[in-house]
Amino acid sequence: MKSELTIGDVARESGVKVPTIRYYEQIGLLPEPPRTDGNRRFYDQKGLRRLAFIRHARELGFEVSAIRTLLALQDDPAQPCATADAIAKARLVEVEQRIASLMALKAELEVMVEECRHGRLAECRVIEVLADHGKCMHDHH
Amino acid sequence: MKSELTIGDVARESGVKVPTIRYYEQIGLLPEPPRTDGNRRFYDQKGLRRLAFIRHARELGFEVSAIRTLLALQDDPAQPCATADAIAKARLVEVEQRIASLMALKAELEVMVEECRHGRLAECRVIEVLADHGKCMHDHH
DNA sequence: CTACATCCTCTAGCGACTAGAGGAGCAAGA
DNA sequence: TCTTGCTCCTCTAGTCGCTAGAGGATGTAG
Repeated sequence: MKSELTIGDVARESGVKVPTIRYYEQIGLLPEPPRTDGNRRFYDQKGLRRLAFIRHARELGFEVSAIRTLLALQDDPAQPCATADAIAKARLVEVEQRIASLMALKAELEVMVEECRHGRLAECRVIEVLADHGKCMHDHH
Repeated sequence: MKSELTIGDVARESGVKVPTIRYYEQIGLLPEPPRTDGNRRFYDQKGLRRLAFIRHARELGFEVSAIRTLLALQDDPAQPCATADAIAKARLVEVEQRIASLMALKAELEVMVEECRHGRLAECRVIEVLADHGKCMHDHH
């Protein structure tokens, strides 16, 4: 396990692209790492773990501002986890809503695609349904 | 049914905000409408329908470039609808993938929230799971 | 006639990156 | 040693789909 990781190394190991890592540093999500004589950033395992944390949270759809809060909580573990819990719960509600609306949407797209019998556009359901919301089966949006 | 609609009228009737309508015009999604003597845009039922089409398509998650294509097809109904069909199908695939990943994510968030027993952050699952992707039950992302 | 709502244009900002220019550093092979 | 080619650096600007605000003109109701 190398102890001096280049930005490319942490990019590979974390799955976050190099410019994105620099961007995270710029917006203060990652601390400025030390540099080599040749002015190159280098990271240790702690830096890598922090980046992995950020990546995972982004994958879960947490916004950068929420991640900022989570990171602050992580840095100060004397606090009760109610805040972290609240953030996760809020995100869970969002996800559930998004799933529900995507399911309705999926049904609508399926109807559209199903009914398009490769005829002429004049009777194409895709265009028709898009043109007239009233033709939707679902009143979700 | 009024035949001369102001931008505010079409905004109300279509549910698209006024600045957004002007934005759509700017990017060429809507044609430049005629103006009154006082330099105000006015629309007819056709303009309103086109806007409703765009709104519905955006709600279904179609990108502006896809809508551009759909509108072009709509304007020239002599074409086969295979293209419109393909666009809708591609969007359907995207939606299905997004649903699958959100479901996995929901499960993960539920585990996090469930296991957080309002203790101290030191053993908070929210932080812990985010910090270590290996603790996830699902290998979806 | 006076408020006040609505309209106009224009520029700039949002989030979360991504792309590209232009240059320096570094490691490996000929 | 030289050169090739990869990675790194900083910086600015672009992406998408809007949204906000400034500063001013026009239209309408009381």
